[in-house]
Amino acid sequence: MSQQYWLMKSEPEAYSIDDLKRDGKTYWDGVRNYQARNFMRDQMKVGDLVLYYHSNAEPSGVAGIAKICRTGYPDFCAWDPKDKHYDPSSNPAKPTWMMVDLEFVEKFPHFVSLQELKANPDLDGMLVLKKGMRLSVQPVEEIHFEGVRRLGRVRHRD
DNA sequence: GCCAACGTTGGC
DNA sequence: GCCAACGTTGGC
Repeated sequence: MSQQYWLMKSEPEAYSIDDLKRDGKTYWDGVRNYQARNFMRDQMKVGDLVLYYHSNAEPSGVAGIAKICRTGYPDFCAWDPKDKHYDPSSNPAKPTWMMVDLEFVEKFPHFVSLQELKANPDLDGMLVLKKGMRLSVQPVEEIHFEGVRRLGRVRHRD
């Protein structure tokens, strides 16, 4: 399969792009939505590029780029009763939830806010801009990925 | 903090 | 299988 593109959301207070930059890589635990899980389990490939989206932030928007460095495997955090995302229905023999590993690629010199995404006609139809779209892991079309990257790499003068 | 839009749960 | 109640997400 050719290069694929994704958008993954994280609340920066929980884990921001700066945290990923510091760590270099991380495992993407805590996804508890079947559609999002299926993308991680069935479709993500090593090398796929990811728009790193800060949600519930001021402002929300795309902060940079990461890439997939390990394909889907069981989210072992679901088995830990002390974990915030503990799910007793999941266990090592029959894991309900999956995760992938992400590697830091770049932090944009220019943070691309949601407002800016919405204002750019090239990005019309992007899933993340759809009303009521809450999926934390979603596919992105190549043309949209490139459009966002272009915006992020431009240094704006204020 | 509010609340609209979703997804999940559970009674029937 | 329906659907009301509930919990969560996430923009504002």
